[in-house]
Amino acid sequence: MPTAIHTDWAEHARAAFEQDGHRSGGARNALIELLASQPCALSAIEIEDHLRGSDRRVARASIYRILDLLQERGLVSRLEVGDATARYERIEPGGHHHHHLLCDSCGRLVPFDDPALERSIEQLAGRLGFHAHGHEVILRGECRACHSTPEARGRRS
Amino acid sequence: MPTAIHTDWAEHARAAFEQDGHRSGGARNALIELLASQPCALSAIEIEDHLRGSDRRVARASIYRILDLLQERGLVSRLEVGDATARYERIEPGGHHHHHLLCDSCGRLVPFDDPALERSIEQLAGRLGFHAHGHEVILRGECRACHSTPEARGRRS
DNA sequence: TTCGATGCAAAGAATTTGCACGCCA
DNA sequence: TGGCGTGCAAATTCTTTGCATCGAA
Repeated sequence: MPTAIHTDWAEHARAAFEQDGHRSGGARNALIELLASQPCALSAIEIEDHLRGSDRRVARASIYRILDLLQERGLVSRLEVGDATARYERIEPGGHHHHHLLCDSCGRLVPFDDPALERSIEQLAGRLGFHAHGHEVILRGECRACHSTPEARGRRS
Repeated sequence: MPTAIHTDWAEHARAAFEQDGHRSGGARNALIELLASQPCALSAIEIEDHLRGSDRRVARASIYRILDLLQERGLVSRLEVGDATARYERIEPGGHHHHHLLCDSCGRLVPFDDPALERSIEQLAGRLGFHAHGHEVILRGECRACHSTPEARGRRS
C-alpha cells in the first residue's frame, strides 16, 4: 500500500495551496493524489494517461499549470533525462531526495539514494566555491534486475 | 587560443566519419570545427547562431542530423539542464569529462570536474549493483563569480 | 455572486522528416 | 555519374497561452 506512506505529502501540498489563498479544485486534488502514490517521476503525458483511467480526467493544459504551481512551491521537482520530455515527482517535506538510473535495457527510471554521494557533492561544491542549493545525478546503464536476469532485458515498460 | 588544444578532437571526429565510409561535407566540417573550439555545451540554436556569423551557414535540420551522427559515434554528449532544450559538447578521446553548474544569477553553464566525485559515483554504482556506462551531475546555484562579486549578478550572458 | 480553477483550442518552440538539388568520391 | 550530404519547408511533439465556463467560498 504505497499510497499511505505519502498521505502526509498530499496533505502538506493541499495545505500549502490553502495557505497561499488558493481555492480547492478537483483537477489539482486528483493530480496531487496521483503524485503522492507514485514511486518515481512521471511525464505530463503519463500523468494524463493515469488520470484518464481514473474517475477524474484532467485536461493536459491543467496538468502543466498545476505542475508549475507545485514546482513554484517546492512540492515537486522537475527532471529531464534526455528524451526531451520533463518528468515530475514529489519532494518529501523532510528533505530526503533520490537520484535516478536510466536503464538502457528495460527503459525504466530507477530511483536510488546514497548518503555518501550526497556528502561528496556537498564537499565538492564547497571546494569549488559554488553556492549550490540543489543538484541532480543521472546514471545511464543497466539496472540490477536487467544485469542479473538476462530474460528481463529488452522488456520496455 | 582555445582552438588548438582540441584540434585532435576535430581530426578524430573527421577520421571516424571517414572510417565509416562517410563522405566529407562542408556543413559537418563547420560544425565539428565549432564544437572543437567551445569550452562547454551549446544548444542547436546557439550553434546555428554561431555558424550564421561565420563563413559557412548550416541549416538547422542539418545541425540536428549532424549532432545525431556525432552522438551515435560517441563524439559528443547530449545534456539537458531543465530548459527543455538539449545542449551538446564534444567528448574528449581520453575519457576526460566534466559536469555542470547552472548559475541562477548569470544563467551561465559552468563546467567543472572533480576526481573525488568520479570515484564516489563509481563506488556508488558498484554498491547498488548497477552496470553504469555513463553519468551526469548538474548543480544548481550560484557560481563563484556571482557569489563573490555582487555586481556580476543578474547579468545574463 | 465573485473570481479563481479548469477545459478546449489555438499558438509557440524545439526537433524531426520528406523531398529535391548539389557536391564529393 | 551515382548517391550521400545538405537546404528548405512541412510535419510532429511537447508545452504554453487565450478565452469562455464551471464551481468553491
